[in-house]
Amino acid sequence: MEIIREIRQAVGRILQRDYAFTDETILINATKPEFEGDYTVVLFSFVKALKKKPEELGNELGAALLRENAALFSAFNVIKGFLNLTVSDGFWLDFVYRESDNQDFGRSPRRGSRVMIEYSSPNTNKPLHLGHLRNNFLGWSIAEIYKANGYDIVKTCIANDRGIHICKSMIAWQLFANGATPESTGIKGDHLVGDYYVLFGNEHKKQVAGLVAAGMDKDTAEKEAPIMKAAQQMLVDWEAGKPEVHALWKKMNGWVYAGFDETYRRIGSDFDKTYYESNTYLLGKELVERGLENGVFEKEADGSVWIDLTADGLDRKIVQRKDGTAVYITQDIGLAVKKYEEFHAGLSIYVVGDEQNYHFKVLKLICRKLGLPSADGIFHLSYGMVELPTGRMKTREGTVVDADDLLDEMIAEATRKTKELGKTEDFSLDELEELYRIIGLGGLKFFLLRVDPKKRMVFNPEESIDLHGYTATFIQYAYARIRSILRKEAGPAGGAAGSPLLPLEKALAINLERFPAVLDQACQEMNPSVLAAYLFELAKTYNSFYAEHSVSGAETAEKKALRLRLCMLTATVLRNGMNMLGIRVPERM
RNA sequence: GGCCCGGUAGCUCAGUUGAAUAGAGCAGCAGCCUUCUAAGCUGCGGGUCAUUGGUUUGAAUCCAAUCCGGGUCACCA
Repeated sequence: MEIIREIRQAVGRILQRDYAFTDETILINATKPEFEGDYTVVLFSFVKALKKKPEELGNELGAALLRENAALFSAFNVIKGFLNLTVSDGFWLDFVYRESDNQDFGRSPRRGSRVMIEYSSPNTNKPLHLGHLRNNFLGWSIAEIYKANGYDIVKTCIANDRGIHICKSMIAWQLFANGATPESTGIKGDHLVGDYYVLFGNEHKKQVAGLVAAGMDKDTAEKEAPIMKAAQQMLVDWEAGKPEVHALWKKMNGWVYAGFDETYRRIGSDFDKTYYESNTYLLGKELVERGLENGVFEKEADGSVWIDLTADGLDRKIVQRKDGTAVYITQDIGLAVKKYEEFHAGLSIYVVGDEQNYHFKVLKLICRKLGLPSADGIFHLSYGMVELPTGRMKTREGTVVDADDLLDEMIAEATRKTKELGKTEDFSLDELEELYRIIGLGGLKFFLLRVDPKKRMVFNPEESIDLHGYTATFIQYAYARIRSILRKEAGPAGGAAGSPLLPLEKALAINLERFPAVLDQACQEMNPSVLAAYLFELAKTYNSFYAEHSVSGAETAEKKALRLRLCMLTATVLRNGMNMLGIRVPERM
């Protein structure tokens, strides 16, 4: 059992027996470094109820704990309202000797509960950018964290492969491309299609300016611009199944998927199942029909279909256009049903940016009103946008940070730094390529995952991502140093001695022991940054230990055995923990 | 304007189910490679926790008001 829970139970037992106090909230913290002890019981919360002085209660409680748990505690002291407990060396030694060979330390057994997680959700009209990277890394990592906690995971991706935005690139390609293809231009397919999406925007703007100059008001001009009319017509034609429109659509989407696949392979993103909006929107439209029949939705005179959510504090929301075509939320209703029918997951996580908070609120409410069994399991994991120092990335201003470019830059930076340090002369070319990728990609992933997902974050493209300090490189380096020691040393010999533990040996053991609790917290909060912070803390503690104490040259055989075991367990936790962030660790660097 | 989210060191971020003197990293300064990898270690400086008031033995954390920033309220996705 985890030490904090063990302490909490021991304290709870005594409080209940000696003071008839049964409150569940016993606060236990790690003892601050400036005080003596390992864990601290905060007494304030129950001194009032017990009508005792904190000092008195602390001393009584401390004495009872020591008397009744002689194997667990070795000392205590009371300062103000804080009872500081020192956990005996025996506990930490038992822990290290028990777990040091356990490659699965921290992983929970399977619990037979299925969770779906949807992430990435690209549009097939432009390449992936920095925001998609945060999304992909988050989704992939949360899936791994759930797996470590014993859940069965189904990773899905919804390709937003149809809709007016897709038609815009298609129209622009028809008008301006002269048949250009990825092959004929040498441009990666998703980038090529993205270029025509941008071209559509430029041409549209030009046409609007012309109409406004001719006296039309701006709003009307935006709708009436010929290129916009053409895109709208194309969407109607697409939904009507017009063959040449579908042929073009398939061709261009094919280019985009080939480009995405390349990027996904590079960043290690994968999915158990990819859904396509082009397959789910029809089910959505069926559900709209059904909702009309039982009065959940209402039809306007012009044919558009709405839901009135004003009674729930929201607005009226359109679910189908007057021309009968589906809107964004139509397909999401269909998708929710499809996912549930296929996998019956109790929890279905959607990793989607916080700009869509309202959308998911509405989606869940609509699903409830339609009486869909999938409704309650819908959970929007709302993450903050990645911003530049100047604010949001904007396509129009050309400030979007492209995923492929950024990956190239990170790997180039890792290459430059590695060469500068000159420690890899004996690496083969393949090993070098591998190392550059591990460091470059790891650096980017850690940078994006170390921040609380819910919060907005700033990325400064002027400064390359750091490879020092609170970074993946720091943790990878600690791992490589451990592996270097373990390569040179045979397995740990010697018995369970090693006491008394030196402060840094104990600090390392304390940190290692927290790993399962950290995984549990990261899972419950759906927050990889909890894990990232922990791994950094652990690596930092290890580096201090490493600088202070020799493993190979330990004073006694027992000490050497203990330190080797600490090294083994630290390596396991760093490797497994980093892997759950989607980051690999090198044997040498 | 309605609703939602945020404001902590020069910068990027932890800490927000109330608890000891508010923590990291970067940047800055000073040390440390005859010893398992210096992508490291050790130390120093740096704070009106947006502001004001309130609740409490105790507030960055809870409440109220104000200021500032962002998102959203599309027949875009």
